[in-house]
Amino acid sequence: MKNYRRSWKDAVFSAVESMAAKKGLDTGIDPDLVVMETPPRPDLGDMAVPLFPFAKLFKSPPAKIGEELRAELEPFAARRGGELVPAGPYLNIRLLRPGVAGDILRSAAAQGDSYGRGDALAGRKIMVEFSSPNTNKPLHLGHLRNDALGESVARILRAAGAEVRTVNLINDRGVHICKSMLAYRELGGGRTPEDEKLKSDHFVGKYYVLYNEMEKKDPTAEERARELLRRWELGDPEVKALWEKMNRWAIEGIKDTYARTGIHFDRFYFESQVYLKGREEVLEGLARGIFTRDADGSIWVDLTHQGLDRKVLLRSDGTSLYLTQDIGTAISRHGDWPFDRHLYVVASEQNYHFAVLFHVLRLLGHEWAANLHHLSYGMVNLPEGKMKSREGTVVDADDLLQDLAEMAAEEIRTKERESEVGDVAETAEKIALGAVHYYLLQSAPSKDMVFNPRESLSFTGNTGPYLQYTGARISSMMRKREGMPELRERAFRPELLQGEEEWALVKLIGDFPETVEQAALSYNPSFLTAFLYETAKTFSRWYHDNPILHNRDQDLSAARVELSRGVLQVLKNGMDLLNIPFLENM
RNA sequence: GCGUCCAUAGCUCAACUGGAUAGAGCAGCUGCCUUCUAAGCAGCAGGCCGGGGGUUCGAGUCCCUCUGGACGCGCCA
Repeated sequence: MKNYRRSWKDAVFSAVESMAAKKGLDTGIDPDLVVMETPPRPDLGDMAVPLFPFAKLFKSPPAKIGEELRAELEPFAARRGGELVPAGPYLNIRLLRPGVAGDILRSAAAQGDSYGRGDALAGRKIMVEFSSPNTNKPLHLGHLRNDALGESVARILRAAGAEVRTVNLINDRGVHICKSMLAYRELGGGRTPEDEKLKSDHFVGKYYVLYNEMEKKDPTAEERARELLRRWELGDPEVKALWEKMNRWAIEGIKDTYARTGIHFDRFYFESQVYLKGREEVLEGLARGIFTRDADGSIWVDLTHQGLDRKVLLRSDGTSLYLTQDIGTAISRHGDWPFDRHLYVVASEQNYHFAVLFHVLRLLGHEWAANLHHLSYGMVNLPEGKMKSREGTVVDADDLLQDLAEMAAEEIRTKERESEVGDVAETAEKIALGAVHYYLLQSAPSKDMVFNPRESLSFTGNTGPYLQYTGARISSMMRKREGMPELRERAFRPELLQGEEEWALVKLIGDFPETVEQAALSYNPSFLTAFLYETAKTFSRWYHDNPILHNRDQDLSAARVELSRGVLQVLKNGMDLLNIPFLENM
């Protein structure tokens, strides 16, 4: 549809220009005054041009402008086979359906799995950092939102033509890491995850919880953890060995969860290896007079003019902070791989941190700092409020997926679909993933969301499994078609797709590439979730009362099969961008 | 105290980035399986878009203000 919209928009614009010329008005008209919209009801037309801006420009009523514009556009419309329908203050355009349907469906079929890909971001190198877990506990629901968003945005950016590199900065260093180490050292008795039959990151997390209990009873615990950190920084072999062992457990477990959820990183960075960079950058900034040093030796940046604060960049003892590290990693990453854009997928609680970081990098003279972007996303809350590890209300990622997979498996059994589905456990797992990813991506990233463990992840209605189900039904239909040779031989006759719903589906299929581009440019997968839901809904409605394979008119069947194939391709490609597994059967 | 963000149906979210009569799902009530998967389809009911003011031909969307909420303003990460 995009090419249609664009060419009509151009035509409308030149029509307006020539109207202006005829009236002896200034022809320097802003092309943005031409807005191509979709009418609220399909019977009004396929595209709509609001005439208010021109009414103002030409100082005459919108309806009159509509008539003039229509006269001006008529030759173009005649050539393209479109129909112009003035509707009060709007000029609506009705496309010639068979031609457009043929174009769109043939193009979707020809492009197959790459249908929807575009070149809006061609040649752009975009780095996407996401997940960035701590190695003292397993992933929880908040990470799942981060991962879902990061992975999906990366896939969408690639589809829009960008060269994307996904990176993960593992936070494997600091007091919080030493806390689980301390508890393990004092209470673990040398046991291993295998001994306790625990997933290795859960095993580490258990000791983090034990530490917190320990700290409540024993105020010196924190000091002992700090002591461990000091010894770690000095390279104490015993502490290093312990750290390596527990980190391996944590990271192995976390990587299992990534594999399970279809999350991929092109590169891992480890905080323990990069935390010292940034120090020199700060010292150099000090030498150049960009930063100042206080009497106690600490180094500061003054951002009060930017509406931020004075911030410490280096402690009085010369050690670096979180911010210092991020300065260093940004600079070295840009050195490694000179990106055109760097997205940090990090929760909104760190808005302030990134505002400061970007300003500091700009102050240091890095023009590319203007290309850093904090893709801030809202918190995932429970109906009772915030998740709190101390109150044990944190929803663990693995446990949640496990519960959902069991629910899905139960559903398969009650529907008696075991034999069609084949591997019940695998299908159930994919349904669980589809449900979680869809849920986490359906609302705009910036907004906080409420997650109700009991109700939020139903498998009916506006959900991931609904998309999967629609895909599975079409797939099943396509398999049946394979056994109907007389139908397969029919040529595609788009003019047979005459129903309103059929036309609506054609337009949706045609709009898919544009939706992908919109999601890419705004870093917002929720445009795609909404779009795919509408596509699946429109299909289901049509499918319900229009026989596809079983028509007396085989040509009609063939045309409907072609339309269904287009819907299937859009669902499949779109679900892939959202990291929702496609199912041939469910 | 200061800063940023948010407030739409009982609940969870949309609304083409300022356009025509604000839409879905869940929950509730009603129908539809000897026909391509009922995880589906159709219907009923549910709204002062937090309050007030402004800008505009036009505001859920932009500005101001009030109310209520989230997050932040650590030599923590």
